[in-house]
Amino acid sequence: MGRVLPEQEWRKGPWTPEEDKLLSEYVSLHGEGRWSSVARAAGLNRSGKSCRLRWVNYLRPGLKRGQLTPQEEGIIIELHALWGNKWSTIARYLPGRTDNEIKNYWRTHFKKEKSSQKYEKRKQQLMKQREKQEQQQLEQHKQQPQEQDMMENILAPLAETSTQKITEAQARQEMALTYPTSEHHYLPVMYQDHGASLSDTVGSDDYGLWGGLWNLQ
DNA sequence: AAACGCTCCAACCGCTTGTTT
DNA sequence: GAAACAAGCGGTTGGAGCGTT
Repeated sequence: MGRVLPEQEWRKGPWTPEEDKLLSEYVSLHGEGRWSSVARAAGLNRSGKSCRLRWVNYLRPGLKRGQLTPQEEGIIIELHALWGNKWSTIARYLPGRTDNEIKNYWRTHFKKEKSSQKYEKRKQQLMKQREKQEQQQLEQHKQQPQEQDMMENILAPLAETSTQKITEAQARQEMALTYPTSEHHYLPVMYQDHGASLSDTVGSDDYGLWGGLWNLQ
């Protein structure tokens, strides 16, 4: 490993289109990682940290632009209730969104006392919806005993922990035990193709939004 | 028209954790 | 095992843009 380069005056502040182009071209050719060498090799007078941040938050392919949808907002609320300020963890469940984006959104919308009332209200809606869903699932379960294992191993433990914080490790462990393959993630229903349009869910009663996370794929 | 407040967002900072030598 | 470094994370800051007064 290369050692001790003298402190260098890195460029700071907003990125120029030229810098973006250099970084994008370099990363698409050589891949991510080794950010400090990326900075040098790409001819950028930027710190590795700055390069990584620019790539992750702005240049990386597949990033979504624009406002978060109500579904995404619901997921953020729910995951924040579970994990607190684990922004990068939360971001993993929102494809195309960055931790920075989520963090900014949270601070703007829910951090302030005034807004936290909105948060609490939505959280309560969410809980009610989930109770309702679980009730429905239990009834289905009576008719479909083969789903018993899933109910016992996944939904019940999650339900028990819904009012207290659980760790990501615990949640992942639950999922890993039941769904050992990589295809099965603890993923909000919004990413499933069930044919419902946005307008179907964003109605006068937006209950439909809040149960999404508890649907498993 | 100017001042002000608010939201959004890019970017930096400091710290922690993981990896390499 | 220790030290140095890289990468990642959460907190914070500052500026642009916009609406309101």
